[in-house]
Amino acid sequence: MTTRDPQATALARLAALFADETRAACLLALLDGRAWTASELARHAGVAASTLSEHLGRLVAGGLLAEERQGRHRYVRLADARVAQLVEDLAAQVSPGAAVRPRNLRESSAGSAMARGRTCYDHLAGRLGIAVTDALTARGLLEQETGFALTDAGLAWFASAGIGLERRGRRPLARACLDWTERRPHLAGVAGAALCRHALDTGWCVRIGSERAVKVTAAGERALRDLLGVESMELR
DNA sequence: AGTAAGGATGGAGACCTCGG
DNA sequence: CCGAGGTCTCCATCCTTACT
Repeated sequence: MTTRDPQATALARLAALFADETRAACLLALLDGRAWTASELARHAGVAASTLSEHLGRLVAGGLLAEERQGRHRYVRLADARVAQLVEDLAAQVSPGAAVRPRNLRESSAGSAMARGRTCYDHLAGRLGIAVTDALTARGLLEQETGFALTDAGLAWFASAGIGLERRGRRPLARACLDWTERRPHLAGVAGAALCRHALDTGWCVRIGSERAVKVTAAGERALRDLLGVESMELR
């Protein structure tokens, strides 16, 4: 009888949670940062509600999801930003070229909308996220050379733009998150989340349907051009 | 809307047999 | 002895049904 490495056992159990298409579909859906009901996720994953209930139980028990019950509804969301980062990092390992090809025009349109702009848990991603990250860097507001960090000018810019940077726990102020469509890092962390929240609250961008895709509004194009010098063509 | 129980199904691994 | 192929068993996943 050989003794097992506890760390290997824990890693295998964590990996097993990801190693199911239904659970993976749920985790990817929950990357939008919102709380979903069990029935919404069941429809999304294409399985029966009872089947999804079992999967949710495992994901909650495994610490990947947090649940909240309201009346007869069971809302679930990703447990925290670290789980979101893990899911996004794993998704980034899947080459876009190896991804399933769109089966029809609708899927193709949805895919291009996601590539154009989307939320990645609680921050902006896709070409929109990259354009904002590049603009912040070009203006000396974000430092990428030594790992993502806001410069003093960057802190001042967020303050002047009225975007509050509330530190919670040990979450870094700025962090790089690998973008799975652009294959480049975009801004995440407290600053990335605050910027995304501000963009949605002020109507710079709006969500498209029930997916994670977001669309920059005319007001958003003006704001991004005036504040960061982002040209609208960079967002298309 | 959500959960629990029970049964069906399919994949993976273990085991066995047989031929070269 | 070794590899191929067949069979069996276990387990994860899914569904239907009944129930809260």
